Amino acid sequence: MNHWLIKSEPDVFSIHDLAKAKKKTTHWEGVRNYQARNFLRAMKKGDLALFYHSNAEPSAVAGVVEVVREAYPDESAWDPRSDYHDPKASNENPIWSMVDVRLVEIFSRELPLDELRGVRALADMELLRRGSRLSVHPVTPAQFRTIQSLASKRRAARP
DNA sequence: GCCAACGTTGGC
DNA sequence: GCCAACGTTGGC
Repeated sequence: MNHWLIKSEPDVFSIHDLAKAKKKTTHWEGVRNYQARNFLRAMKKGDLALFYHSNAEPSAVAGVVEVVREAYPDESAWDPRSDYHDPKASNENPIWSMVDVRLVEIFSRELPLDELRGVRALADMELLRRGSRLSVHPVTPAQFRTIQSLASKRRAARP
């Protein structure tokens, strides 16, 4: 099983919106970057992903979701009314993909970026790389476990 | 709102 | 294929 991190701006779609969705499941539509799309296509049913709130106060990892449907065409790409419309995409040539994800867990406390930056075990995380913008990317099993255990603990005192 | 760091586009 | 101009992401 692989582990991932997916970003969403909570003003657009938050983990709480996901909790309110039918079957706590949503189409992860709107990815319009080839590298991120290729990671979506590599996702397998049962993979787990961290749900990250970007452009938020504060930006933070908010919980965990599970891939429940593997990549299929993102039809918002050829819908002219969609915010994610791409004139180059069509039914015959979808270009963009999406997966379905279902809520697994909302962390009892969010893990803000500045806290994650202080964790040695996460030093190599793509999310923490300077200038990182990739909205879908893999995380290692060790990084995933570290995040989960941080979320279940109180914030450690600063040394 | 600013701006650094990218990714994309298009002229050549 | 190069690269300048432009657009976007996302932290701050």
